[in-house]
Amino acid sequence: MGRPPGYKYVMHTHDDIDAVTAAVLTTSRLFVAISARSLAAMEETVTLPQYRMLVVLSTRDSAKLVDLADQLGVNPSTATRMITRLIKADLVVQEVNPDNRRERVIRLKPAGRRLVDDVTSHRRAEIAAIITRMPSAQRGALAEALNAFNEAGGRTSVPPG
Amino acid sequence: MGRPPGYKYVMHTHDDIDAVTAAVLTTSRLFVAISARSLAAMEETVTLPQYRMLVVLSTRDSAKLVDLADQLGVNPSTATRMITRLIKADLVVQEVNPDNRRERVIRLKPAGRRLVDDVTSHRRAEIAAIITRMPSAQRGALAEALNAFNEAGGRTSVPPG
DNA sequence: ATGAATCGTTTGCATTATGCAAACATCGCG
DNA sequence: CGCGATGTTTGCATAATGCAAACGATTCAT
Repeated sequence: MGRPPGYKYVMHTHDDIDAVTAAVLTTSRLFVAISARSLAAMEETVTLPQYRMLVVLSTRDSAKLVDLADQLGVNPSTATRMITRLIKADLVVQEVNPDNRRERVIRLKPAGRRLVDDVTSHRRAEIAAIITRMPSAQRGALAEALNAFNEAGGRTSVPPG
Repeated sequence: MGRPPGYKYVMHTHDDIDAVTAAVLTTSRLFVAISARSLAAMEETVTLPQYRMLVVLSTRDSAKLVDLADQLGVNPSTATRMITRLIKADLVVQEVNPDNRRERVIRLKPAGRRLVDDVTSHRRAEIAAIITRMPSAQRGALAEALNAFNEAGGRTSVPPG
């Protein structure tokens, strides 16, 4: 049967997708392990859900409760009570928005920001350590390929350093 | 201080590591988002911790409770009660190990395995979709680079044959 | 401007997840 | 047999979670 000229190329592409998907899934699991280790450092200070709340807060200067709940994918009532505990732990503050007194605006306190920074830098160090163990010739290729992947996945690629 | 001949090379390497680390961190966040979407499909059937338990079980033919707790990083008592609920949901079975009657061996039931498979294939499809959107020239490079990364991150010390 | 829909948060209630410590059951060994 | 180690469960306390209802503040029509 006369195959189209692109036959081999198409097959090759399909194999590529399978191979890359497998590699990506493995990487995904590796990230989970890295996260777990990074988090172990602070598990005594806050719980994991509380930490995730702090992370969301760290990416916004301030936020109202509904938005936080939305970002975390939890019910507003859950967010309310988590914030209550984080206030008690002195990691965040909550104040009424004077422009719209329905809203309560939540903000990280210094201790909260410090905690997030600590975990992030721990994770960053761990990733950097892995990269250091990679053949240096691969590093540029990894950055380039991941940026393409991130782009295709609907995220901004590398932020300006 | 007289700089060693390798100065520029070393600096370049350092920049590489920073750039790659940033890209990896972004990818890590992307994976979290992908996971969240994949999980949304089954949130009505089991809770997230329960799902993670099923995943651990899916990688072993059978397991005793302590091992499961260990893999999940939770207390054995927590694992006990989670298994109790999964049994009630008909997703796993538990039986006494005749060789060592202290141990209770837990195993996935078909419904449990099906659930894990569904979520996994959903995630795999989502990753494949992203890869399809990537420039095809990048795919091979991504697989190669990720394999190197996984290798470097997989085991900190002893690489198996 | 006043009553009604709407937005944003909280509370009540029930269930699950979690850790710690103590109890309990089984095994292996001297 | 008795004792330490291994493996699981239970009691207790707290956190996380969703849903539904209550509540407060705003906005919008009429």
